[in-house]
Amino acid sequence: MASTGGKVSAQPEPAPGCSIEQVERALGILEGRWKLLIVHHLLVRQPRRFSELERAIPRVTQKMLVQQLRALEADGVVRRIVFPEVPPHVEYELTPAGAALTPALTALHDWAANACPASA
Amino acid sequence: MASTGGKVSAQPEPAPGCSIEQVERALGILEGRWKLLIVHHLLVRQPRRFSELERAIPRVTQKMLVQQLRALEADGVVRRIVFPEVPPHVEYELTPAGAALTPALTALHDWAANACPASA
DNA sequence: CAGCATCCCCTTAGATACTG
DNA sequence: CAGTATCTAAGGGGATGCTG
Repeated sequence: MASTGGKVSAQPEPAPGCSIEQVERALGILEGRWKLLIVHHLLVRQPRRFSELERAIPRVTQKMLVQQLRALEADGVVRRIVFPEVPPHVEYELTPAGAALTPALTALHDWAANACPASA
Repeated sequence: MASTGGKVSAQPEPAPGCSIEQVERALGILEGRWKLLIVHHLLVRQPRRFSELERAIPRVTQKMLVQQLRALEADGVVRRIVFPEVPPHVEYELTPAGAALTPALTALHDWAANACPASA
């Protein structure tokens, strides 16, 4: 519904309580301290093995990484590919829905680099 | 559509490991169940009184709203304007940094409406 | 390698009551 | 109206150890 009001300046009422529900659901999916970071790293390079993600996000614990990854998988953002080998080999990649987060992540990244108050 | 370009395909290297720090800081600022929702509502209409925000986000408690608002204020995303009157009158508006979140919010909103798996 | 299980702590967030 | 104060329950998240 980004097209409803077009711009988001000082319009009277572009969209009061319309798709707030959707936004909330989307935020719910992306909620969590590591989710966006995981998606970010998968956007940077895909697919990634579990241990690669672990290394990419040093401060995350295995437990959290597994947990958030499962949540993202359950929400259809990430796909888990298991290679039936020994030793175990698992790769993660984004679903089309996950890849569609690119503009959002890019915009966020842009904000972080340019407008974010903590970018100093 | 997203204002960022709409290229969702296979980007080789949007941003390797460069400003991950910045992204993390930005995510930290926006972290929390209500922050993005608050910013969203302020983007829709500005300024807003405390009670307006309360009504716009029914499931938030006063405590949480105050808390998240303060955090956003401390992070330079939101500005708090107090009118020295009786009864008390406080308005909230976005700082330029906060307003700069528009593209990100729009992209997120777009994702929520179109690509988010839970948008069905 | 990729995970699961367990223990435990500390923060978060909800409800409620009170105030300038 | 716009908060503050307090109490409490829930669970997020860390550390460690074990397994297929």
